[in-house]
Amino acid sequence: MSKDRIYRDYDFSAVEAKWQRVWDETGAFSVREEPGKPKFYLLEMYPYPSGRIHMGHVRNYSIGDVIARFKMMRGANVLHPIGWDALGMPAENAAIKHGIHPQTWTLDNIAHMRSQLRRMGFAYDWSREVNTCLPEYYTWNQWIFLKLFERGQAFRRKSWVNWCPDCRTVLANEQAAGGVCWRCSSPVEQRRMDHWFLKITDYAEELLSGHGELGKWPEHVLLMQKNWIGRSEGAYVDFPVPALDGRSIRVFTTRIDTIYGATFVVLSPEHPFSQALVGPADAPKLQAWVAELRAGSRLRAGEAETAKEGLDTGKTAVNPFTGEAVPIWIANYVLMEYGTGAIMGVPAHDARDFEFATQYGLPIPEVVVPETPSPDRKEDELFEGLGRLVRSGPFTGLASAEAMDKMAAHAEERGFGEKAVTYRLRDWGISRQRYWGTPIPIIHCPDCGTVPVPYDDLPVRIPHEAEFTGEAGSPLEKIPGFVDVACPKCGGPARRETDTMDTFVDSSWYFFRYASPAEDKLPFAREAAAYWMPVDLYIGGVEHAILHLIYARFFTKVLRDFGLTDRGEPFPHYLAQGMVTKDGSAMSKSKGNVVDPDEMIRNFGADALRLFILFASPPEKEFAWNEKGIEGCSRFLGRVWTLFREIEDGLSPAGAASGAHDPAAFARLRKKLHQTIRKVGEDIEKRFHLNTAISAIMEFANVLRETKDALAASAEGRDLLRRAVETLVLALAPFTPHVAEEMWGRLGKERLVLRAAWPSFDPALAEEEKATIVVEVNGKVRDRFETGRDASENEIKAEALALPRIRQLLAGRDVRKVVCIKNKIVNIVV
RNA sequence: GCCCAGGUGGCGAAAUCGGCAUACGCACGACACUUAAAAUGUCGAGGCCGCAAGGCCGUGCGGGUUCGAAUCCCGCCCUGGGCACCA
Repeated sequence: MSKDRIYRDYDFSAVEAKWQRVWDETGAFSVREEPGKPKFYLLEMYPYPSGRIHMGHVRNYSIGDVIARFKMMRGANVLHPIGWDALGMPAENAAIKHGIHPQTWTLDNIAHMRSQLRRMGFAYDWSREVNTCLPEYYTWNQWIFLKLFERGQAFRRKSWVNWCPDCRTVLANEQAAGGVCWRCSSPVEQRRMDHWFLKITDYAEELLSGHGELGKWPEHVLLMQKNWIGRSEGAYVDFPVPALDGRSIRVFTTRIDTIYGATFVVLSPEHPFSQALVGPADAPKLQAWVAELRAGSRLRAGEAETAKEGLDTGKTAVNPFTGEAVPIWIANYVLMEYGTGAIMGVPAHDARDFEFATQYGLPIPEVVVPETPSPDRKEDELFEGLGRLVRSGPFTGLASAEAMDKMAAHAEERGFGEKAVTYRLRDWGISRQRYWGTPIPIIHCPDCGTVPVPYDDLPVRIPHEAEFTGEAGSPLEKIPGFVDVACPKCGGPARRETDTMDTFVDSSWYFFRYASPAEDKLPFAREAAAYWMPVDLYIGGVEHAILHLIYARFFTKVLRDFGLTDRGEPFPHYLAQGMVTKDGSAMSKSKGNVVDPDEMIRNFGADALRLFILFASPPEKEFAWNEKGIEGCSRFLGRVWTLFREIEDGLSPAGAASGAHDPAAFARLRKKLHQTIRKVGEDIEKRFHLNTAISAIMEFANVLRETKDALAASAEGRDLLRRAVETLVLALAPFTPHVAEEMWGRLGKERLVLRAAWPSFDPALAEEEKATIVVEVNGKVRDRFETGRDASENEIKAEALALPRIRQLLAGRDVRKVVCIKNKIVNIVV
């Protein structure tokens, strides 16, 4: 039999299945609270059960799995759970299209995806699996909702909301950012309807200040949240309107210091005063304008700003600082949904007002000048910076910052204004007009009004029998058995709320549920959460920066205020994982560039797939799929296996170790061994740079292969070889757990490799005993030499100057300066 | 337009604190094994000039600081992402 046949005996399908079975049967990843043992809660964003896992999941979960297994080997009590974000529209769309019940569709998908995840060998505690579409889970959505309702933090209001015509439901602001639906990218419309909101704005300030605790989040994610929350400090000022019997237009401004330059007031077309202020001739025009704005005025990403258009009402308002009457305009550039829906126009110091005033010939008086005026600045030029006040009555001469304080105080004293902070963040609209979501536990009674479902009546179950036609309206409305109920208060006939909750409600607290998934008195057990929370490391895609990641922070604060937890922040450490792309764009069905993980597992095995997806780029960066790459990783595992078997065979004849080994090879391998343990551990734990950790393991395997033949002859050499092989297996264990278990077993170990301790290294043995000194002349590398480590600067200088090549180069030139850095470099300047 | 991240061989990438640029891998080439191919193994390889020794150039572009810059500073270009009338 030829040599390569002997060693080509690794059947990854069989081996992987075998160890998955062992882990499963022994409940290898089930954990309990163990006070006294350091805990580590590692979480990856749970998947939506769309049918099959995709490469994004494989990447996300492979990164997490390496860290989970590494932490286990380091002795931590690791909670690493998984579950299903199982409510949502695709299930309902499948029902409309293929006539499958959403529940059947969802549960089938989960069963399939669960088996896919098992085949990847991920170290999950399956006993804690959470499934949000089961009443055992969503009843707690309802419980939390009722608590919020009691506190006035869940409320119903008729308002303009974002409507996605394609999804036929309302969207929260976060889900309609840029004027398009987050799910299907259709332009959203504005509709006026009854809608349930959660009062996230109560927490606006804390969501912002909490960023102080999120030092281990990527900067840009915090920035996105900060921009989304959009805090701005300023003041309200009232401009009385004689034509409205002295009622006032309240404006919000961040630049009250420029108010002496306010030469007009602008209302949003939707402002409540707009109707009253336009003459009968212009009234229809205004109405048409409003309708147009509502149909689709929101800018879509990439589109230019719409041209400014204004309408002079002919009425005036009084600037309370100057006492002068200024014209009131209505214009399309003023948003009703921010501030008060009205602004003061200060054209000299605001680019938008400047543009508007120029267009309509309004005066542009300058009231703030730069502290250090540049010589080429013209008087009528726009100046938006802070400066010093001119032509501002008693405030003339003040610096902007000081003027803002004094002027706001002045307005407050006189009763026509006050300091104010506004936020861009809006309350979270959670009503969805769809079937496959958590029913909002409310009953509408003609006599008692809006009545909460009593806690004892929870859960309000999603009725199984429903018709999925795709027609307008929620399927729930057409189910009499669901809609018609008795009022819990008066017992009279009443109507059940048919809106269901946004599925982002589910994901806002699922990480608490994992701590005690079977708890049936509360959403989760306080003690279990106190032990496990917070999540020590959260990993997932950055597309949720202002969606899930802000809602989850909000819910955590709410649950804290309910007294269920002490934690205010759920995820002190968030690792934003990069996208998976192929041929330059994100993998998607519509692009037709999807790579199926199942096929890769079949062809190369889960270990090779895991290794490749981690090796090709660091976690936070984009990962470009490349067919050849996985072949390379598969080959590497083949080489490791061959190497392992060769050493195993070489070590087996017991009495053969009577000769001598090569001391150079011995030193080289021993040093590499200690260096590898150090590097792999640091790369995983400190930087999450799994790609460089893997390359270090590859280097180690290469050195092992190169030195093994020179070591097998002596007992000492064989000890080192054995130690090296064990280290190789331990280092691979977090990355390629199946092949590692297989080799570990063959090394005669009785416990699983995942129970083995991460190896330790000797820092002294990891140090290079020699240093290569680079010799530069005028900054150019000319020669190099080896010397003992930590040779003094004088020693290396002398040695460098004595090198024949250097002496030749320096002949006839004056040495002006010699820079020596220990263990590194000698630079000779001539 | 504003904000953020990035730009290094043919490709994915590395260089962790200002000190050998291109580790590790892919693709490529030569060789060995083979009747042959595949697989596997060994060796090579930034570009240009040169038989070679060696020299010059080189981390998007231009400048600067420094004995020394992929790394720090200034300006610009390009790519990706976010926000986009937020008063």
